[in-house]
Parts: sequence; C-alpha cells; structure tokens
Amino acid sequence: MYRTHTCGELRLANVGQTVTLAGWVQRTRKMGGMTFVDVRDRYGITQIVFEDKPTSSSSEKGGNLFEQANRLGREYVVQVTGCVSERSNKNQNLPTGDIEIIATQLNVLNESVTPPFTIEDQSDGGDDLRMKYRYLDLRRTPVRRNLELRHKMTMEVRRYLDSLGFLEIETPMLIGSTPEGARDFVVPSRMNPGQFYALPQSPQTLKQLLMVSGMDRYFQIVKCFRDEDLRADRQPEFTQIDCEMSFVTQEDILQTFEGMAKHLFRQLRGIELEGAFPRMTWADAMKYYGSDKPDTRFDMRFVELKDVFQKAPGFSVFDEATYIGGICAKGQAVYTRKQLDQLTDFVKRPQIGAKGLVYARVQEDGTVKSSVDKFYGPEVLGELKERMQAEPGDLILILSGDDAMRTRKQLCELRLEMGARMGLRDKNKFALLWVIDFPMFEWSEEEGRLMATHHPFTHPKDEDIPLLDTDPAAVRADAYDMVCNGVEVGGGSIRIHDPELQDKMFRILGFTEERAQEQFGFLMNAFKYGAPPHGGLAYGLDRWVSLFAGLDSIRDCIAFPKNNSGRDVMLDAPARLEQKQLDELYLDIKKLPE
RNA sequence: GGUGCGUUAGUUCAGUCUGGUUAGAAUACAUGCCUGUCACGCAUGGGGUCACGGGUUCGAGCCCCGUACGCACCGCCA
Repeated sequence: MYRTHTCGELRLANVGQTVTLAGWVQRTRKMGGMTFVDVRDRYGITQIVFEDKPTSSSSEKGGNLFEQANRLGREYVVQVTGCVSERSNKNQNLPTGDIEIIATQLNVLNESVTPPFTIEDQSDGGDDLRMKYRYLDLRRTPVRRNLELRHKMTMEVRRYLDSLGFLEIETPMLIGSTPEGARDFVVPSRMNPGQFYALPQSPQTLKQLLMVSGMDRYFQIVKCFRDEDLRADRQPEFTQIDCEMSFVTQEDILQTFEGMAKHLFRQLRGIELEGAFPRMTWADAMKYYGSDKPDTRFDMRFVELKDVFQKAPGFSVFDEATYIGGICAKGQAVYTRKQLDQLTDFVKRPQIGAKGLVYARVQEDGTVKSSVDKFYGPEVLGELKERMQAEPGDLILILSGDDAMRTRKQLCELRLEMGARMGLRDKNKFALLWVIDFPMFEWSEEEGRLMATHHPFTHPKDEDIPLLDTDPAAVRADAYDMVCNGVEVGGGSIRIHDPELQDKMFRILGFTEERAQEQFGFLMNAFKYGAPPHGGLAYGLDRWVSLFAGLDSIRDCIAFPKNNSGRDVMLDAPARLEQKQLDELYLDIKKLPE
C-alpha cells in the first residue's frame, strides 16, 4: 500500500496518527535547521516537516532523512510516513492547514526535471506552453476542477435522463459522409479501396432510426466532429448530450429539457431557476436583439427609429438608410467624447463593419444633445427620447444601414459591448430562454439555393406547410434553441416522420430524386416501415461546463484540446503518414508544400 | 479565404513609437546562510540565434517587406 490517506483529508482529529502520504512535491521551504515540504495530490496539499536531528532509527536507506528532504525538487513523486501533529502556526488558506506531518521516513518514488512552467493555481505558463505540456497543466487545481465539474455534469445528466426512462445507446463513429452542413472528417477504408467513412457531425440520422426501432427515449453523451475553423467556443471534436424522443410534441421536449437544465443548475451550481424559461420567437430575437442567441441578462432592446428621423429629412446617412435602430444605455450620458470615439472605432472595426455611430445624451434638464444636432430640431430629438424611453442621464446609441439584418448584427455587437462596459454581463448570473420558430430555410448566396437552417429533417410548422409550395422562404420550423447568457447551449427540432413530406423537403433543398436516395435513402426507407412522430435536442456539453465554470474558452474544460489551427500540440497531430500506410489505403498525396 | 494583435532569459513580460557602448525586471533554476515557513527571507550565480528570411541604414531587438507559429475575430460552423 502506497498511502494511508490522501493529501487533502487530514484534520485536527487525526493528530497523533502515523500516516503515509504519496504525491508530488509542490514546493520546499528550507529554513536552515528545518525544511517544509508541501506534498500535493488530486485531493489537496499537506505540509510535511523535516527537522535536522539525528534519525538513526528511520533512515536505513538513502542517508540522513533531513539531507534527503533537502534534495527534493519540484514535482518529485514522494511517499512520506510520519506523525500527524497540530501546527503551532496554522494556515487558514489550506483545508489541511491545522496539521502537518512530522516525517519519519521519505521515499522518492520518482524524480522530475524542472517543469517548463510553475504548476500552481496561478501558473506563469502561457496557453501555448500549457497545451504542449497539458499533462502537467492538468495537475493544477483550477484545470482539474473543470474536469471534475465536467464529470459531475455527465453523472447528473445520466441520473436525470435515466430517471425519465431514457436509454443510453451508442451509435457508430465510422459512418457515411453527407454534403449538407459542416465539412466532414473522413477516414479512408483499407478494405474498400478508394472509399471513405466520415466521422459523425452528430448522430442525427442514427437517433432517428432508433426512434423507428421503437427505442422511444434515447440519449448519448457523444463525440461529434466538424472540420470547420475553430473558435474559443468551437473545437473540431466536441461532446454533445444527444437526445431523441418519440410520440412527443415540441412542448413535451421543451418541458423535458427545461427540466434537465434546472436539474443541472440545482445540482451543480445550487441555483434554483424559478418558473418557465421565457420563449422568444426567432423573429423577435432578431428584431430586438439582432441575434438568434440574445444575452438577456440585461435589456437594452433595439428600438426602430426610421420613422422618427424620416419626418425631418436632411441627414443623408439616415435618409438613405433602410434601417435605423437605437439602444438606450441607462445612466451613461456621462460618456466622454473620447469614450464615444472608442465606441465608434469599435463598431467601425472590419469585423463589425458599421460606417459610423450616432449618439445622443439626455441631459439633466431633459433636453437632448446629440451628434446630429445640426440636422434635427428639438421636436425630432424629443420624439427620439420618447421612443427610446430615455431619461435624463441616459445615452442613446444609433446605427443605421441599408441592410436591416446586417445593421441589427452590428447593433447587437454594440449592445453586448455596452453591456460588458456597464458590468451587466455577470458570469454568476444566468438568463435562460428558448428561441423558437426558426425559419425553415436560409438563402445561400454561395450555393444559389435554399439551405436548411437547422437540418433537412426538421418539421415545418403545421400552419406554414402550405407555404412550402408558394413561399418556402417564409416557412417557419418546429425548431428551438436553448440560450443562456448569449450562448447557444442546446438546440433541436421536431423531425419529419412522413416520407412524402421529407421527399418534398429534399426537392426544395435542390436534391434530385437520385441524390436524396443516395444520401438519405436509408432514412427514407426506414420511414416507410412506420416511423413514429419524434423529435429531440442536443446540448453542447463543453459549453455547459464552461458556462458553469465561468470559462472564456471551452478548451479549459477539455482534457486534451486542439489549438486554433486544429492541432494537438502535445501529440503533434495531425502528422504525415508513412508511405507504406498510404499504399495500404491506396492514397496518393499530391503536391505537398515543403 | 480575410482582419487585428503577438513572437525578446526555462517562464511571464518591459524595451520598439523616438535605430546608437555591455538587452533589463519579475519569477523559475543553482549555490550559500537562516528552526515556524506557507507568494518564506537574505546574498551570490548561471541563463539570450531578440521567431525565421530579405531589405533600408555607417549602424536594426527597434523601421519596411515576406514567411512561420500563437491568440481573438469575420467568413464558415445543417
């Protein structure tokens, strides 16, 4: 037995016991005649004391115990036996800070070279280096805690869904490629020369087949793969809590998974979310927040102002705009010219792309002082104030443009920036809502055709089905996203279970009969054998964990994440293959840059 | 595919705008002193291809161009 206790569990009650601990040397403090060694494991840190006095009885190997302790370096793996004793100087910052171990025996289980960065809560290492030595980074408490939280979350998900009769069923990782949606990761097949598997972007069609199989309630905590560019909240492989139910309406699904969200908040954060989650149509979300995932921790809704400024033409920017929208920042009239210039620069950045920013301060006497005073009189500005429901001390910010959707997106960025500046985006506050009634299709300029907003199996809203023939772009879907603090944490839809409707959908999406058969024939076929009405949802596990842990990047809750370029810098993957492997796979690599 | 920022000691950074003798700090590491530290303290020491390539200049860590890599974002992500 290597240890009798962990490094996190000894307390005053253990005083007098002889114990053996094992762990890593966090730090040594040499005081001359005595040396303190902090030993760390997953559970905590315990201080070991070595004193400079003859210890003839206990150091049969390795020489003098004290000298041995003074040779210890950071991250050495040690086993220490000693007596638990009460400290004379207690450390309130440490759970084990009331006690220490008076060492009687020290066994170095392994030495360590000096680590490339300090393995402490506040590491001196940069992200890049920490990723290269991720196994060392994971020794740090903050990172380890994220993985612990992730574990607890998956346990609670399983507990909740199991209690409702869901079955966890694994689906294959090697499946076929589909052209719709994200780019696939592909895997060459040795036994089928020239043919490729694809890794699933999601088990979408497979879980629908499980519904045809009568599994009724399915879930899976499953890796999904998308070969697209990365972001702080996007990895090429990520984990979904994938769910599907039969004989359910949209309402049933929203209830079930709202319940799961509440369960997770209760169990993992001790937060009781009262009442039903607000529901907002996609159209309203775009109109009032310029986003299909609005951050509703704060209000600052968009107000449309085109008609206000139309009354007094003269400012050509507004006269020519098709959309003018404003937000009201409460109490921010104190903004200086410099701060407003900063905001203007912010919205003019290429990523946002606004041409400029118009502002108006409501002064203490109720009059409005704006950057467009020379174009508009007090009547128009007064109406502006009314429309914005602005009060003395408020700052009104206005963007305009000839593309309403794009201008709303820009205004959305400005709203989020103001929310952040005003401290309204508190990481310990959570505002959840459902965004519903997504449009069925989106026009793709690139493809020159309609594309499914969600995916091609999404059920249109019953009342919009007639529009499929007349005005498909106006069709709304039984599709929904769960949004928390401006993050899409989950999404799903009611699926089509009628082969004829599915067939129609493929035609609208521009699939030929043959191509639909070739790509999704297996699903269409299955639907001929009695598909139940069904629908489902998938939660993004990584996003949930980072939300609960208050992380800026999902990388921090993934044990071994990829970097910005999709590389695993620790394993140095991806890498080239040996010629022999390529030959086995009948692969020919073309014109590789040196 | 695009935009922005970055790359200097093991590490985190300053130095770059305004080019000029021997490139600094903190931390880590090593050595010595210290019996109550816990961000221990004090002293001493070692440690640099200033990412790479090219250009401008009498002279480049610093200015210009390109490349690579990292991060954030736009496009993309049904």
